[in-house]
Amino acid sequence: MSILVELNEKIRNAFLECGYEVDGKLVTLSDRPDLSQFQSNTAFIVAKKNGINPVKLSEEVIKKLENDTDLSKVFVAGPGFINVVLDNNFLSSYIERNFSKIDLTKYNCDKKKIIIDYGGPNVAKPLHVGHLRPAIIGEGLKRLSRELGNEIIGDIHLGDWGRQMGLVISEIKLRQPNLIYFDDQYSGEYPDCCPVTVEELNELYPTANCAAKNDEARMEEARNATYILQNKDHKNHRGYYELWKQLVKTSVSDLKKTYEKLDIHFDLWRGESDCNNSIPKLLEILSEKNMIETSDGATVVYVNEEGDKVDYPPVILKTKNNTVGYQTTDLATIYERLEEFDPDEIWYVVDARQKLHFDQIFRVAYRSGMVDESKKLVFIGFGTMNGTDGKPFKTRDGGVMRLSELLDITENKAFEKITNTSIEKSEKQEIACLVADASLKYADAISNRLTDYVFDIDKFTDNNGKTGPYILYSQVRIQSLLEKANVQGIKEGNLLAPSSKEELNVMLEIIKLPDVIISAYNNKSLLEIADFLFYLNSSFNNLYNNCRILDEKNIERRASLLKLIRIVGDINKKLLYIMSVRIPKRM
RNA sequence: GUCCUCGUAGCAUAAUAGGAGAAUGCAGUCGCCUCCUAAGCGACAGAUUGGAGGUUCAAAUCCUCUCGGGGACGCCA
Repeated sequence: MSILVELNEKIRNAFLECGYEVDGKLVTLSDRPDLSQFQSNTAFIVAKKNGINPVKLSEEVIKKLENDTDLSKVFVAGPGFINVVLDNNFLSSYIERNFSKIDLTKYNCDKKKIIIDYGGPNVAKPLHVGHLRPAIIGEGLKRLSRELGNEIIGDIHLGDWGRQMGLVISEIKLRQPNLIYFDDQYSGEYPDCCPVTVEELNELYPTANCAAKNDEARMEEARNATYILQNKDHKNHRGYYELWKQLVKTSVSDLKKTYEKLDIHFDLWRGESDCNNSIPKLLEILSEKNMIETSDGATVVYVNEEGDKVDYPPVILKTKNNTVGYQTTDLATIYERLEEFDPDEIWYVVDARQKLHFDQIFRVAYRSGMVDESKKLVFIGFGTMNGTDGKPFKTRDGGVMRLSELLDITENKAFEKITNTSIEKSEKQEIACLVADASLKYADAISNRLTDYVFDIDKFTDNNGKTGPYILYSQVRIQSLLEKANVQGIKEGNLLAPSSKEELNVMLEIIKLPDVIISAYNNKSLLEIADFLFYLNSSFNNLYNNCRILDEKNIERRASLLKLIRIVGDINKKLLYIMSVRIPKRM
């Protein structure tokens, strides 16, 4: 149970004893830590409602809390704030009871089945810097939800079925027209190897896209190739599909390498193409509801609803070329996910600019009855990572920066900063890899999810402040202390009441954990977790600098301090795991 | 043009139902290693919360207007 919830009950009962029924969030962390630890502003609300003096009411209420031994001080300040300070013995035993083992599942009483759709890389394009955010946020939210006891399935949802594939295929046809895939008379087996390397593949799409934009004939060719691909069973062009399979295979093996390096793991590697068989069913459902119309040769669904301030563009199920785009595949994917998994919620971690698209899709999904009103489709938008010029981060020559290149740059920077001379070069390399990873992930998490942020490598890899390296260093210090204690045979013992303000501050940070976790989960934001990690470790570093832990003369106190920092270490491990940040043994 | 989103110290962010000196980190200035990793800790300084009205005992937060950044708006994804 969270400390705020417990205090909430105390305040609620005190008001009740005075004859006032109050509800909701009655207690918050104090805005004035110099005065108290927690505060309640409830008297203002009650006083206003009943036309009484808030100071008098507060004074009456705190009388009911006078004999509560969990609290050392309860007093009224200013216009009627109720200030609360915990009893030190209560505090340490509270931590002993609730945080000796870190188990987050107990904070979530409404466990759900969730599908989280994140990543969404396009198989025709290499992973670029823009793919970093959805990977970090999605993986973090997935792990957070899972730690809270939900059943959550992460799906990468590859972009593998739209016109980008038609562009690539027609570009290959142009360059290598004699490939067996383009021989519609061919009836034998196709080779199990890809005619292009991943490097070539990464170059094909930008070239083809650029060319087709300036050449309507080539664009038409690409649309045609898309149509053939998508209708693989009806045409004598199975070679297109076979070629496509090879392209996807090549791309996916490359994607896996980069995601692996980031310690990001998808449960499902499905793509837009996987729902192809459900598209007729989707059309049937929408048709039964009389939702389908024709407009300029395209098959569409109008999504405007009464009271709309904006005129929504329609959802285009089929273009006049009879191809399907991501609106159709996203809808068919919802259908398949419900059929196969029956989740309570589906989360979409996607670029904030996709909001309109998902608004449209969700409307169709609910209105058609395909998704029951009780289920939640959730749009989790994010801003982009920009360069210092405010535009999406680019390479020095202005091109799109590959994600792998960004990782290399950050790793080199992290390597330079390792000053510990006792570490060998090969270990240094491993540490740099982890520190770089932490730098990027922490920097992403600490930025507001919805706004854009600037890639600033010096800031991200800084040793001080709200950065990955700072948190890692603190944890490495804790690990080192625990290791030394182990070697010296020092065991942890019962948690004693804090004997210094440094110790007290660490304890006051620890008890915030449940509220931070719940809030992060509700807001679907890693920011609160990253922020909390900073304050927790800052309080630990403060303690570390001011109190000798292993040299503490009082044996019981030493054992207590050891337990306290072990708990901080355990919390660090858990939260860093949620952020998919790995911890080096030393730095 | 319509809609979405964001404007908080030089920069980056916070403020969990409207509440007490608007918090924190970088960067700046100044201190701290005979001692568990100084990749650390402490202190100082820095803000008409874009602007103008309004509601309230109380506004960064709510309402109206206004200025500015970013974004979306039918056959790309």
